[in-house]
Amino acid sequence: MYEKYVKILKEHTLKVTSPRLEILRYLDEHHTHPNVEEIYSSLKKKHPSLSRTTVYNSLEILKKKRIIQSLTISGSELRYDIHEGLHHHFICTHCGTIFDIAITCPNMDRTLYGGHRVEEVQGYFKGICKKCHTKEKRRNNNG
Amino acid sequence: MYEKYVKILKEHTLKVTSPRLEILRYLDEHHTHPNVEEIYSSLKKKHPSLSRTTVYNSLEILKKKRIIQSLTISGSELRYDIHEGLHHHFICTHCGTIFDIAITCPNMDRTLYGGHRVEEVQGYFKGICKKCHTKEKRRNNNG
DNA sequence: CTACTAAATTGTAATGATTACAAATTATAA
DNA sequence: TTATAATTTGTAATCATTACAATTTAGTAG
Repeated sequence: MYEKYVKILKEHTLKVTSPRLEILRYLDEHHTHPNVEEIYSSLKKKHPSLSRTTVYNSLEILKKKRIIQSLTISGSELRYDIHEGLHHHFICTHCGTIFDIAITCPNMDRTLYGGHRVEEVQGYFKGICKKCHTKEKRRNNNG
Repeated sequence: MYEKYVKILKEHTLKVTSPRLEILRYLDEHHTHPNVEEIYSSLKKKHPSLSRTTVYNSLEILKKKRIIQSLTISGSELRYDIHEGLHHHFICTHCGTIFDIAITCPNMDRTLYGGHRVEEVQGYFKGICKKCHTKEKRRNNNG
């Protein structure tokens, strides 16, 4: 069940602990770009002893090892994502949903720009998603 | 002195107030992508009655009118920028400096993606700037 | 120029995400 | 099995931002 995540942790010389395994699994199974609170409250159900601080700590170290990435797209809270292949993100400023954007981009793989060392490249698209936009139109027509 | 900013406000049907003029001027003269605190404490010197809340409110409305934009690049605070021509941004995770990135990008002008309405496109590059990187190397050599 | 009104400004109090920190626990290696 | 450094935990800060009510003011109509 967890061998996959044990392997990832060991490959990165991280101690194998229950919170780390659970968090990795959660992110692997939920590609919803959850925030800390969502991860915490979901895992807390099965592991009542889990501490919110541990979730913060674990995410931090997983990020440092580049196993996951954090998105600053929302502006009010970090959202987390298992790191698998570069892609861009869209956030709906109405409902908060974030989803992956599959467009090619010539600047995605940059590791250098004008002598500066680039470690992360993030493309954010912000706007109103189809669903919210449709609802909005319907409301206007009926009102 | 402020005619330029008065004009901008009037063109967007915004009331012309001292805080708005000062904030616009500040952003026009400081392309450093400041956060709220920097703007506030700088303007507070000349206008002691200025309230931090007013800075938040004014930035909000200027953003809504698309006169300025907010950057979520840092992850802990919003950074502000006069909106003039699309460009990407680099942030040094070591010293916090943000600067403009002048690269062309085919996805910058998108207003639609898969039925979703795109209102902002932001390209963020995160890493270590040249200056910090050089300092780091020097420290390692001497230590 | 004056008076009116909606909008903007102000200050304080709350909120929410994140970090600091110290004590208890635990994964790993000897 | 033991030692120990790392991790986890809970609580208490901190920091950016928002809520809100009272005061002031910009713009407009008379």
